[in-house]
Amino acid sequence: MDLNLLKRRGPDEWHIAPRGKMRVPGVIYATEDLIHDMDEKVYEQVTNVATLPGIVQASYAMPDAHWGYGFPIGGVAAFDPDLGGVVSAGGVGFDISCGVRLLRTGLTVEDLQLVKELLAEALFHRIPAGVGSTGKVHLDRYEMQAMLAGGARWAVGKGYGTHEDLEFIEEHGCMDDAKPEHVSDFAKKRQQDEMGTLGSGNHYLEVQQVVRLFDVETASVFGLRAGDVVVSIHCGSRGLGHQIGTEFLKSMVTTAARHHIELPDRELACAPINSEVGQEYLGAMRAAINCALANRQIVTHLVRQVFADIVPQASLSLLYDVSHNTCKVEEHVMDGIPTRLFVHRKGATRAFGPGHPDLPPSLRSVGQPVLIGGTMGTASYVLVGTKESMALAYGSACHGAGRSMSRHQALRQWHGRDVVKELATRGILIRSPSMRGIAEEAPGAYKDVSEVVDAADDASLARKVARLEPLVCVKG
DNA sequence: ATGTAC
Repeated sequence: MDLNLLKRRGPDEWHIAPRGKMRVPGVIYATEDLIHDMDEKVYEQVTNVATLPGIVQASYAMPDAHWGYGFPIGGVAAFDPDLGGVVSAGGVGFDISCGVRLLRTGLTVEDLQLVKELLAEALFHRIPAGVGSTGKVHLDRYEMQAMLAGGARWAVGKGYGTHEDLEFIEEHGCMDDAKPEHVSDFAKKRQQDEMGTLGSGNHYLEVQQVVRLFDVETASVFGLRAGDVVVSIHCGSRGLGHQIGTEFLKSMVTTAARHHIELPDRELACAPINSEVGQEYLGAMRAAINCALANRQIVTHLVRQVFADIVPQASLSLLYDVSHNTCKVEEHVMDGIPTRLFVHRKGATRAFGPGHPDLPPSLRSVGQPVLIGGTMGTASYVLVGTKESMALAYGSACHGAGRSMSRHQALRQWHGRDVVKELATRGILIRSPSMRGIAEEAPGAYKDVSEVVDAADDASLARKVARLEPLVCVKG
């Protein structure tokens, strides 16, 4: 990206002054190097989002931002319904409520020494991964309805995981105001055999070791010590979320003119929050959030079964589950006045600071765990929400490394088999149904996750707590 | 992300 397009406001904060039809400025959080390498499309998309009705404060991009559908991935934007604010399917993303959860295992790296290979095989065989993967959970119409209304709470009721888990999931495991009746029969049909599966793309299940602590005190509250083994699960709402996104995107395109919304880009299709389409989308999207929460809850149950078989002394407890593709109603202080906003986070993690009432009591004093997934060959990070973050981008941070290369480019540059071999020499075991997927997801196709995380930390979006490195990765 | 293009 051309640095001349931006005005530097701080070491990691860049502004785009409103011009043309922009209603608010654009703000990108990144280091100079990250900005330099960032796709020019991010600039274009951040400014496009700034033109949408009812947007408040600014159109934001996180340090991992890259080109997405309409909105950038790594984008955050909030809309005020009382100012004609909109909700946008492309502002949430197709994989609704895609997210990461992190489990402690009570094990150290030494405990896995002899069983790592066995564990990799067992996880690969027990947790379905890949395009169109299906699992052993099959939902009839009644159960589908219950799942879409109940989320992880429904899953726990069915015997997947524990009530204690629910406390450490956003929304306590169940998104209120989900409207399963606004999810099409086709979307439900696509999902009926896909519960408890990872899917494809950047989704994974990873066994990781804690290699470094940056904030020992917070790490201790999170129950993390150097040398600990943890498990990260990254997946979303599978076919159901994608189908909802596709269908509502279409209806938002066709109703835009009726709502007097001018779109600089068809991909920004949106509807007023206070409109029929807007309300139906919100209801369906919340049902998809529940689908993703239930999905990660079932995968967790499967992972626990595998660990119980292979390392019975393990005890898997949930640190936190956080989504990074959502639109949520939140109260934020605008010019000193608490205001109800519809916050879109697309490829951006919620990062609420200490004291936030939505956090579980045991974490409230330190802040929300912010889970940032790397690539299969690089580190992941645990951060914590900051007080400052709430006034920056509504308490949001980056969600991962962010792609720096298209899938197509990556396919030309790498062979999946070579990537797996190279990682094996570094003690990282990769298991995947798709060697093509591995090539597309090669670590080299991503930005440097440490640089991205440092930028988020420097900008006070969130603060670094622990660095994790992969041991075993089941890749979708 | 995705029954990997509409």
